[in-house]
Order: sequence, then structure tokens, then C-alpha cells
Amino acid sequence: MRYYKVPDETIRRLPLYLRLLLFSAQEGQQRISSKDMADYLGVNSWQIRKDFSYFGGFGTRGVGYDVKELINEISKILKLNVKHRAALVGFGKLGSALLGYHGFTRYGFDIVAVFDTDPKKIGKKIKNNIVIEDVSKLKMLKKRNISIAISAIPREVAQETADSLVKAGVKAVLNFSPCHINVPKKVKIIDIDIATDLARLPYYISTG
Amino acid sequence: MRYYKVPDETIRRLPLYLRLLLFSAQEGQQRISSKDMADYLGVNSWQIRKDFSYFGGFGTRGVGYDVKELINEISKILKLNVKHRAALVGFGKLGSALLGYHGFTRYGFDIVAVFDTDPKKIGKKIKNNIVIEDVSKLKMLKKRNISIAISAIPREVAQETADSLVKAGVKAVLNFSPCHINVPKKVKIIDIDIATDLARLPYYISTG
DNA sequence: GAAAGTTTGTGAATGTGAACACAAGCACTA
DNA sequence: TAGTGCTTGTGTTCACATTCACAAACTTTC
Repeated sequence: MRYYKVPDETIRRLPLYLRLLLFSAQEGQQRISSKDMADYLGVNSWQIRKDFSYFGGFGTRGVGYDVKELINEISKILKLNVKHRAALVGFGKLGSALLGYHGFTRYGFDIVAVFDTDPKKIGKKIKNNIVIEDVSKLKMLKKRNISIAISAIPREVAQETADSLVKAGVKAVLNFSPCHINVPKKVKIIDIDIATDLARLPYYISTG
Repeated sequence: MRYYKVPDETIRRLPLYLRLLLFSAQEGQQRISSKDMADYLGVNSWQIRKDFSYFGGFGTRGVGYDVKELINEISKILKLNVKHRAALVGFGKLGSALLGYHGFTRYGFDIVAVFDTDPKKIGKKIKNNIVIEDVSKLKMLKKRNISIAISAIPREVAQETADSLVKAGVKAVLNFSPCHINVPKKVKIIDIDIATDLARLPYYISTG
């Protein structure tokens, strides 16, 4: 293991490896080879090994990887070995669907607060005894030990809300608004726009 | 314009440019420069111009781009200049949220059929007079001129359902199951896994 | 209509990540 | 313990994408 910079692409792939490993562990599998993983994931085995090599080797030559150990190592790299408290901002159609989504818990995320601007929604008690709060209460996030936000709000208010989140000490945002958001460099944003992803499918449709 | 191969990354960015341009047009803007676009998108202006250059220039030196014309050109490249009929497979929580989502129509997509396996759901009439059909009816997709599928089903049945879709002539799939799906090379799959995207946020959180 | 100011379009240079080939190391057998 | 088979880990090579620098072409001004 040398002190190369870890490629961003490697970090993008690690959660995919983790996802597979968690399912494998669930099914009772104890060992797995890079070849097996590659087949499941539709990639090449050396890609997987190379990705791991940036952090030192996790496997045993001639044998493969111990599934549980590998899960631990990847979790540690991605800082998923601790629970993460997240705030959901925007409780519209998308927001409520996200709250009901169980996939987040798999990686140790908990949505512990929900915010909206609609007076009709504010104060309402929803899932897990969470009470919808006014976005003006965002500033308390730091005290409540919440540094991750899931933003599911209209495009028009995306930037200003993000500004409030940053001011409140949020360090990372999952942005569902169909626009780019400007934040300080130390804050990480990941954009998700399903429609935009769908929009590049037709390009690849082979005509014939 | 030369006959370079167009980078995949360029194709990935074109929908983002289009998204911005559609909003600009909506707000009545007639002209836009690569610099303006770059500022809105948080990228560099030469990146945008380079991307366009693979298809020939769309702008006027000293002036910029005509918004409507640029929308047309990008739409043509992405084959979004025609309506696309899509099938939604899986009408669970996610599936019904997707049907209610208006973002798809922006790019000319129409969900015209919905499939599920649950006998309680099959036959039910939902939004836009769509009647939920049994997945066994998938084979009729080609006759109904549907070549794009949005798959929002449990991981366990993702592969077999994809096989049925391919057999039914589907050319492109938007996959929401948390797993890789094997399809013939001529079929394009784009994977969306929100939890996996979220899972790489903590890595970037600066500790300090 | 010449000069100054903009903005596009693109060849070339640089940087980054993917692909490869193979040495290193472990398990199993006899 | 020597030999065979298998799987990992990684230095090197290669392909692709980003960045740069600047010429080309248009608008505006005087």
C-alpha cells in the first residue's frame, strides 16, 4: 500500500461492492473471490482488486475475501461504521416516499428530523414519532448532531435552503432538486435527478 | 466538426445542459453564453463548448447560443425530439411515486402502461386511465410500441423480469433495484440506487 | 470602416483512470 | 517439502477525458 490519491471513481464503486457484500452476508456466504464479485457486478475482477489495493489488501491469496471482514473494511473507509443522523427537508410526494424508503437504514442512516414550509404540514406527527418542523428551525441542526441533509424541495428554493443548511453546519447534502447548488468547497453535494438520467437512455437505443 | 467518437461523459452531461436550457426558455431567455451556462452549472465554459464541438458548433462567435435552437439540437442528439412511450414495472411505493412524478414529461416521456404481480393490484384503474396489468402481459410491449421500461421491483425478481423485458423487445431500462442486471449488449441499462449514492457522502465529510 | 471587445470552436498538452500482465503468496496433495 | 493450482496485489501501459491556449468570427463603438 502506497500513498497514492484514491480515485473518486473508486469511492463511487465502493458502495456498490458493499451492497453486494451485505446481501451475500445475509445469505450466509462467508468467503467471496474478486472473480465472483466481478460476475455479480458486471465489471472486471482486477478493477475490484485495484480499488481495494489503494487501502491495502483485504484478502488472502489463493483463497479470496472474508465477507464480514471486507464489509467492515469498506464500511470503515466510507465512514459507514457509525450511525448517521440525517434531516429530510421537504415533505412533498418525493419527501414522504423517501421517509418510507428502507434502503437508507442498510448503510446506517437514520432520518431523525423532517422539515417543510407548509403550515398545514408543520406540527404533524408522522412516521417514527417524527414531528414536521418549520424550516426556520434548521439552525438547530448542529446542536442536534445532524450533519447530513436530504433535500427534496422545489427548484426555486433549492439554493436558499442549501445556504441555510450550510449555515446550520450541514456537511453533506443529497440534492433532489433539478439544478446545481453552490456551496463552499468543504461541503459535499451529490445530485440525484431521475428524469435527467432517464433522458440519456434514448441516445443509446440502437435503431434497427 | 470531425468524426471523433463522442465521449460517454459528454452524453452524460448533455441532459444537464438541456435541463438548464429548458428552464431558461421557460423564463423567456432567448440567448445564453457558455459562460452563463457554466456559472449556473458549476462547471467550466470550455467544457461546455468542447462538448458541443463534437456535434459541430451551435453558437455564434461574439454572441452566444440561441436558447431554443440549442434545445432543439441537444434534443435531436439525445433523440428526445420524439415522444417516448415507457412502461412502469412494479407498482409498489416507489413505482407509484414514479408514476406521480412530473419530471419525466419534461423530456417527452410518457408512462403508458403499468405492470405488477400482485393480484390485488391487477385490474385496478389508476392515474391517466391506466389499468395495472399482470407482468405476464409484458410480451405485448413490442406491439404497443414501447421500448423503454422503468423497473421498480424487488431485487429478487429483477433479473428474471429484465429477461422478460428484453424478450419483449425493450431496448432501454431504468433500473431501481439494488443490483446489477445482465442484459445483451444492445440493451442499455441505467442503474439508480439512491441509498448507494447516499452511502458515499460520509466519506467526503471533512472531520474538523 | 477600422479598432476594440466578446464569445465561440478546437488542436495540443496534460491528467486521470482503466486494462493488462504477472509476480507473490496461500492451500492442498502426496 | 516439493509441486500444482488458485487468487490476490500491483507496476506498467494504454485509452479516454479534462484543461489550456489561441485563432476565428461576430458585435459594438467611434
